[in-house]
Amino acid sequence: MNEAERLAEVERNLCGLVSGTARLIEDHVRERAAKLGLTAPQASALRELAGPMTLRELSDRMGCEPSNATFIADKLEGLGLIERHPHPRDRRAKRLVLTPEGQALRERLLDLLSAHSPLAALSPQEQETLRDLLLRAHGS
Amino acid sequence: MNEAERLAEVERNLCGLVSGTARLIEDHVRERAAKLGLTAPQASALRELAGPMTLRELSDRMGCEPSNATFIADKLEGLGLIERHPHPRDRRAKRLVLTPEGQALRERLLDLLSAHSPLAALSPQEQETLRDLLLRAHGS
DNA sequence: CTGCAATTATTCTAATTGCAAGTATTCAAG
DNA sequence: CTTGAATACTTGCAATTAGAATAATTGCAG
Repeated sequence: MNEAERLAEVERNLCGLVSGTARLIEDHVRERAAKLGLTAPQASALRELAGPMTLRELSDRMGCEPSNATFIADKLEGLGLIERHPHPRDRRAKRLVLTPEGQALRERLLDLLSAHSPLAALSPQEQETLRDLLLRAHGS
Repeated sequence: MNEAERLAEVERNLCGLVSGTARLIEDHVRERAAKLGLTAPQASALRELAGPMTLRELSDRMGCEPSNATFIADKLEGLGLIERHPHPRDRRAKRLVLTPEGQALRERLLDLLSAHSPLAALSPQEQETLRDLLLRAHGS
């Protein structure tokens, strides 16, 4: 193995580690979501809905296409967890708001997600270090 | 916002950051792969194929279902980049081996991927710190 | 040696996701 | 005021992915 390949190997391992951690998190979300009868993306959406939010904003936070956010929102609306309200200032947009049932389920979800999270193994300082490193990676 | 929700918020941000970084990496792979006429998962598979490998091992490394690895392997085989050889000891298994064309393309791919990687913004020490933190998260 | 559980790969089906087109609305320039 | 570009959402379609069922093979327990 030459030098270029060795460096690529180190790089690959680290990239794979990040991706693997993301999968770990997603698996964790999926498992907890299942306990509440939700799919992983549904749970992620519910998690992001800390307050009224437009579909575009939700898709940005979830890192998916707007069409996908529409799909997920349809599901959550079908479950009676959210409602589409007209946006007060922009008649194009719709604000997603939690119903009381959605509020309640969201709190149960947050409890489940924070318990035994893959990142809970790290101390608060370590979590801060991790955050700083990842933010710098994003900055480039 | 109560204390539990605040902690969940911190947790959520960090999880989102990890997932966001993973997306950053995937976008990087997708962009570089396109230059070689490959899709992102095809490139990931080619990257993982450092040596002869079973389909199960590939799916494990890629973090996908075996059915998916079969799908990807079909594509790579169709491109003449890999071949399915019978496993010397296990007649159930098949070993994926790179053709000379596959070898050549893989080296070009590794060069492309290591250049301007999202994680290249971090110094070697920082990369090591990041690796240690992520490994600890996996260990839990 | 025999039978049974586990593993490997494949196929098929269903769900998810992204991409492109279409409609309605806003915003800004002239 | 009007026109054109940009934005928000939805819809339809194609491609990707996961999940369950199947078949062949292995390895172990009895």
